[in-house]
Amino acid sequence: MMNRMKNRGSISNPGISRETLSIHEEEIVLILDEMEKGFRVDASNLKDQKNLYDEKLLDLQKATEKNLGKRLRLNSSKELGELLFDQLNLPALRKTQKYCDSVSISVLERLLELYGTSYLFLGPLIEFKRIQPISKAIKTVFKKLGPDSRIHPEFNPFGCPTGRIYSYIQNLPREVRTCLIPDNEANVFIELDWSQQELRILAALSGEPVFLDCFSKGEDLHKRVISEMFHKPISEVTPEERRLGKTINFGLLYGQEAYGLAWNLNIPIDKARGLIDQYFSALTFIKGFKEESAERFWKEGFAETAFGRRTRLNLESGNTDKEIRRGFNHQIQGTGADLLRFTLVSLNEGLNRKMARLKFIAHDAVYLEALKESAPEIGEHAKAVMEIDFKGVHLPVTTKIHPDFSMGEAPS
DNA sequence: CGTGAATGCGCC
DNA sequence: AAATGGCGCATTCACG
Repeated sequence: MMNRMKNRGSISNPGISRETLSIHEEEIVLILDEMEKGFRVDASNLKDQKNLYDEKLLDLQKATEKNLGKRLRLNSSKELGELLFDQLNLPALRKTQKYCDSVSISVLERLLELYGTSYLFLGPLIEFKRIQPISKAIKTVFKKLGPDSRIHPEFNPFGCPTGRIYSYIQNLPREVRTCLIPDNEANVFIELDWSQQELRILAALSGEPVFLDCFSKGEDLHKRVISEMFHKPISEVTPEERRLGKTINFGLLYGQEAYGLAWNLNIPIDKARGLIDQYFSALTFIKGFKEESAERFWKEGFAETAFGRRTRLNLESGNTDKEIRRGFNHQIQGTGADLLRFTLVSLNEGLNRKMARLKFIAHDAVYLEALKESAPEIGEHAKAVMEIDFKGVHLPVTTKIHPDFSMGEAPS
């Protein structure tokens, strides 16, 4: 334990507000330690799954190469790029960060849409790229299996400037998480999830009346936004329109602009521009908050969460747009991270560890492990702790009880 | 052969 | 010129 405390070190990011964080710093470290006990793994299930996926992958590779008429190293972005853009002369739709032609799944999907009938190998290739990460993730789990047959997350509380706490277990594909199971047969996992945490934080920080009204009435935010943009009743918002609303709402959190929205929705950039205009015309406080934030960043040189966690912004040189986006996101994502930290401490104090154990965290979710019989009651208790008002905005929590770690929602 | 950059995927 | 925030991991590739 002492070793661990030492290894954690102290706050390494000079931009972080020490006053705020030091309140719970040591307790957080102890809680993370506890959670690093990690998960028991259903290894035989995992092995079976891997075999199935590997079989599929082999077939898909064969199908790809058969349709292509030659061998291909599906893993090599370089080789794939040369094939698509040099040999087959397909259009390069996106650049990578280093200005190469991207061959990511999203690019391949567009190519499939455009040229799928002439290039049959695209289908199995995409499928391959989809499935391969699952097999890889399983391999990683096996690699990380300790002598105790468990996998242990390694939480780094100070790694990320926004304050988020990361672990590789957070990004295991859902299919793999099914094989992470409670410590014994009598136990279950309790998942506690803030719904739309970041959008609610944005509502509070911006004071946007549409958001506030929507949340207080318990309406669907994505539909409501469309209703405001297109001046139509919520009941007439189509599912496709709702998806559009969702895309814009989440893009907003990351500072997405017309170019990105156009790519996401597969629409012309003018149209994306129009949609963003409509969005900000309907949600003037959001627009104001964005503008006010940027001005403040320029003046102060840092962005700050609602609880004072700071990140410095480099606005003297380089990509200042990116820095402004980062700052804007920091306010929201970082505030969410603060809330999770506070919650963690409260839960830890309130839980009877004999009955329930803090098991895992994932940014806007907390997982407990408890006896099956006591799970509903413990879930209620934890929900009450987490369900707070933030600057007058209620943060509702959904509770789910699982026999394994395959939590999460179906994509909607 | 190890290392680090670059890419692309996973999750929130 | 870039164009969506945060991270961890595996793989490829260039280099010493």
